[in-house]
Amino acid sequence: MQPTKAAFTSAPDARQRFNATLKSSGFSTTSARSLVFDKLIEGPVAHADLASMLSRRIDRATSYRALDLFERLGIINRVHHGTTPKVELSEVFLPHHHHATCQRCGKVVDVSNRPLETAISMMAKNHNFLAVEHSVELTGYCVDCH
Amino acid sequence: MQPTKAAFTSAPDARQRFNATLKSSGFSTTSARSLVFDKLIEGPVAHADLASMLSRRIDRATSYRALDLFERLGIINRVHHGTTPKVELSEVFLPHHHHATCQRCGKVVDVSNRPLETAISMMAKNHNFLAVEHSVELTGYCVDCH
DNA sequence: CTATGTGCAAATCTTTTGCACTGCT
DNA sequence: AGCAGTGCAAAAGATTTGCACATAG
Repeated sequence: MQPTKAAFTSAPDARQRFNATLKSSGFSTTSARSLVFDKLIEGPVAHADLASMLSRRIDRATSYRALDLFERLGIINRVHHGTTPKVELSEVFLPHHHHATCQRCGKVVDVSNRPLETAISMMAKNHNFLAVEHSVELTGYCVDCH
Repeated sequence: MQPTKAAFTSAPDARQRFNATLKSSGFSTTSARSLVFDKLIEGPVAHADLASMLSRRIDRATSYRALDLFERLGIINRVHHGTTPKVELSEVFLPHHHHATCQRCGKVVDVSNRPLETAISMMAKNHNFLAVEHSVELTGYCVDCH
């Protein structure tokens, strides 16, 4: 039920990048924001889940505000598995990848492959669309649940 | 601001398929469900928007219940542009495609291309994932907003 | 006629906001 | 002092549920 762990160059590295991103935009690295960031390192989360998991330590409103800020600063991206809006760290922190969600056990595995990226940019070009971002979500069965 | 229109073989055709899908699972084609279906034909909608657009004709709860049912029957898929969960008719009704959302004007254009589909299935295979469905969402600028 | 479907009202959950207080700088 | 950040409580919005009545088949 856990997503595959984030593949940082190193954990403190990510942390440092996080601090730097905040500082360079004039925001401070508060303990609340750090708590949220820590949760995000674990993988994609629904807004509400994140807020409730942290609710003993910080106020729900603070969680939401942190997510808003993080999104504006490009620290996180919105991703969606199924019906709930979720967020995960953006490509600055995670290598570019996509998600495959298992219908049976719910596990989310990160997937990626080069030809896919090429195909996407060609498709965008064909349609005369200037693609800035993209996301690909697979649904099906993981190795264990085949 | 409107999505490109659905490309049915013909409109009554879609309607008929809709009726058939319901009937074959033992559900009836009620006027409420038809209203919801009609809305869906116009393109991707957020649950809440759909509910409120129809709220003069049918109860919100009924809209949500119809969406639940439609999803269980595979009549709709969940799609996401930006932050809000949306739904649109599934591939049985619409040709398989993906979405490109313009960041400036908000227009949603349908995109598709064969190599992309191939790349996706190859990627799934590489990762030993049995892909049942997938969705691709692009964000960027449409022809008019380049 | 009988099960299914719907409306209504209330409950629940999620997200947003205003305001006052805390803590930096 | 002055402003960013937070908690708290209330408001607003979205979704779900129980129950009694309406309706399709």
